[in-house]
Amino acid sequence: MLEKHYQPNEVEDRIYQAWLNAGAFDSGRPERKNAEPYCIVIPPPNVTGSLHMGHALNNTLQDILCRFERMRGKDVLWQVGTDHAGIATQMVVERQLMEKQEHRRTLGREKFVERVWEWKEESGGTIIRQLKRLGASCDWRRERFTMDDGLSKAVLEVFVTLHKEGLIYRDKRLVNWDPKLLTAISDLEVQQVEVKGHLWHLRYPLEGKTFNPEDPSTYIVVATTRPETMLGDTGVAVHPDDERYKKLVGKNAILPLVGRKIPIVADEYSDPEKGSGAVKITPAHDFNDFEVGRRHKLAPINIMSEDARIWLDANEAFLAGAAKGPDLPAVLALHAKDRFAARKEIVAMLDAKGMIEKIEPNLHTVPHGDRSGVVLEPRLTDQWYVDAKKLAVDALKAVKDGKTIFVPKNWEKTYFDWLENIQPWCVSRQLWWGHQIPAWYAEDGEIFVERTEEEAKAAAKKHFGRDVPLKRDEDVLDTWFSSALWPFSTLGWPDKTPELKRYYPTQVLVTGFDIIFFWVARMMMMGLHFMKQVPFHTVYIHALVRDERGAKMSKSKGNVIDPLHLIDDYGADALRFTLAAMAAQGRDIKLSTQRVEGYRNFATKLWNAARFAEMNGAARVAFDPKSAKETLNQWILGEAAATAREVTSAIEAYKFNDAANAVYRFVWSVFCGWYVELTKPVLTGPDGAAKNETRATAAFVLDEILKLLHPFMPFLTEELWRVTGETGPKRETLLALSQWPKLEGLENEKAEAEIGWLVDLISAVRSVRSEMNVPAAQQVPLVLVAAKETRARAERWGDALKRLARLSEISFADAPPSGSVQLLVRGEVAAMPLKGVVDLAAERARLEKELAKVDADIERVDKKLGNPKFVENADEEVVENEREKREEAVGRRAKILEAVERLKGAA
RNA sequence: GGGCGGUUAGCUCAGCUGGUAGAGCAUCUCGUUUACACCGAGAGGGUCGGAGGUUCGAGUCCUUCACCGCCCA
Repeated sequence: MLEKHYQPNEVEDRIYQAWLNAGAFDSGRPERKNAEPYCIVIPPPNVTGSLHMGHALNNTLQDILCRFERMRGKDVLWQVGTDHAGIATQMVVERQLMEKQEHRRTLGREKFVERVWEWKEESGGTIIRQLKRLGASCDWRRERFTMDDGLSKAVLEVFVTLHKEGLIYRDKRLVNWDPKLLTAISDLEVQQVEVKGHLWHLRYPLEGKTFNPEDPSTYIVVATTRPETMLGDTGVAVHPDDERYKKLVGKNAILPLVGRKIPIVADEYSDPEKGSGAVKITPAHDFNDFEVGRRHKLAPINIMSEDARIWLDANEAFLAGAAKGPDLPAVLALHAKDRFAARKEIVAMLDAKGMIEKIEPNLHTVPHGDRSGVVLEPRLTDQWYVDAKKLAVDALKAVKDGKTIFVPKNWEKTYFDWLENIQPWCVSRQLWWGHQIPAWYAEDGEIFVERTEEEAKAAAKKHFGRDVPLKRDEDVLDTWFSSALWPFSTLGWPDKTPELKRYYPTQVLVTGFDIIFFWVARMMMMGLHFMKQVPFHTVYIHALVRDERGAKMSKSKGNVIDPLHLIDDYGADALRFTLAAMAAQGRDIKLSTQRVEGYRNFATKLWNAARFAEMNGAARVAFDPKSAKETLNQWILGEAAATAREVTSAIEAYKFNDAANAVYRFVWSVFCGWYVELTKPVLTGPDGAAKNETRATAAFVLDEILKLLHPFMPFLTEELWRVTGETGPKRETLLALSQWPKLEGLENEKAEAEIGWLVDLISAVRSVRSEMNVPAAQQVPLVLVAAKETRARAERWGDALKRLARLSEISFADAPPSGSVQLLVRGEVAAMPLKGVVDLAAERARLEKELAKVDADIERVDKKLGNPKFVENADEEVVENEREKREEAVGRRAKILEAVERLKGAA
């Protein structure tokens, strides 16, 4: 006998183990050898990560798809794994070292990487374990990690190939430099943060004039938000059309404090509306300035060290142009000072000389590292770049041609915009944890990019004609470089594995919009380039999960809801169902625990329906639903069929919320609300064919419910499948491997007409009882003024009617008795002789209210039908519909009027 | 500045190609009916952000404005 409540925490582990033991999630199961393959690759979570709500949603949706397709008989591979998260992981391990007063540099690269692997083995499995708690049906045997041998081989292959094709190259450019982590990062890892800063207007003396703060003709004013960079200035730019400065173009300014002569150039980059209209040009420390410098041959002078301190000692480029004037010692004293400290000092020095015209408050966006959180510095370095522009061509075309579609479609635009404006992708990182770049340098700087050191040596020998010492590039590749290969590297590429052949291209990628650039676009580029086919046919972009007030969840705001806590409190199924039910396309999810609680109740509801079945002997038997004779059973089977159809097409269309709501409604309102109630008289009545059939039907429909609900609530349904499997025919498989409902041909209009009438009648009586304040405990008689067919129905459903509408007796008459309350059910009158029981004045009021409603209806319809343009233009169907509506309303009106008359007679 | 999305019942949200507004939760009333109070029955509650327009007909299409959110520069 089942308990009254479903206890998720007593069930979930056991059920999950049962799935694993049965190999339920294994791809390539022998009996599915000829089945259609269905593959989803998981967006690999960061190995340092733990499950947050975004993961919970993302993986719930993938699991729904996988379980659904698995039940539809496909050979499903949900490819799981994690990425090595270069920066994040290195930071974690460095922090651990710091606690032991160790540093990676003292440890050395090899030892350090060993430590990272140790950490990974011990702690890297957190999120994987958490995915299991969520119920994810991944093929765990195939779990991959981006640093695995196989995947590393793929990375090597791709890097070397792209290099030989000229699509990867080394270049000296400005990069986004993280002065805390001491590495370059890509554009996408930069967070633009709006910051309240200042705009300093600096006076740069003109060459050949004696600087006089009182005389503007002796200087030019430039505006800057980063005054400390002035040490590296090599020019001043003004707009070519700016009349104020026209005569200065071609002349020189003298860089304050430093004394360097810097030319004034005309360049459109300078915005006459902004600041003073003149800008200082620091090519080594600003992306725009770099371009201006390139156009005007202004040399970049780097004045900062890698950790963003001022660097002047032995800085030849800086010293070359500096005048040995009186200011120089003070300037040189800035060496090794932090950039922000130096800023203050420089501003003070300039101020003392009258070289600051004004300081304005200024709101501007400042680039920050998304991992370190510190202000980034553009830095001139040698890095490796992927020629993304070339790779983007096919990636763009594939989506434009519909080879890959976005759901919802509007995300295409985001994808297009980014790819159309794509910049070279900086893929080298100054880290130790990651795929070390397969490039070897000879002493003269010649580069050999090969798969192995041996091949590099051979290439060098060929080049130089002799053996030369080579040094391998110290840097590693961006983690996203290896992630971009995920859809095929996990399947065994570059080897020609059977899995690769069978499962590539994958079916769908499920992810959040924030990852379109990082991942989707790059997977498209790499997949198309190396596999010649798109990596997936569909990209389903889901919402962001926010807190109940709509704020993005973040640790610093403290509004994070931990999915694992919700699982502890309400069960994984309740959480999953909540996420699915709220996953409407194109809208963020505002999650409230109240909602989760509601779906926990839903789980209990179903649990109790199963309990009811158990208590009433509704056990599984061999049963053909098409053989059902009882109207009620035909009806519920028809409803189940309609629901199955609805759920199926909703999941197919990625409308998870529609699918969830359809099962919810069917289970709670239709099955539990009506079917179970209506079966009670039969199930508690005498034994016989009807009882047997009803028991069989109830068990059958319950089975179908378990199937339909399984993708959403796998634990509960699998447990009930097990329990209900204890009696009756032996279960052939676990629910997870059972067959998705096939209920075609069970719709039954006649059954719908009968049960629909019954439902309407009961609802109408209940409504009147409540409105008339008839005490719940009081049973009242019902008189039906009805046609033969209705009488027969009423006779068939007498017991159920009496029970559910709380009736004392049901009789039939040709006219309603006087003094009775009358209601209309599907065009016929049902009367409740309540004279003396209720206040008939209240009944009159009720009738008048209804009359007013009908009149309004008729009026509205008449207005439409009276409009010749409507009758002319509208679809015939619509017009006909209106006519029917009118007819029905007029009939209703007559009946109500009759009832009013009769009431008068009674009074 | 460019782009995207949102504004529908007290709250959270559905509402496909235009045909008289729905759900869950919350609220109120009633209920010890033999699955379930994590329940059952009933009820109230919306000029669909504002203003124009297209149309016989607009929550749904177009224009515009306002506010909110996100992405990119």
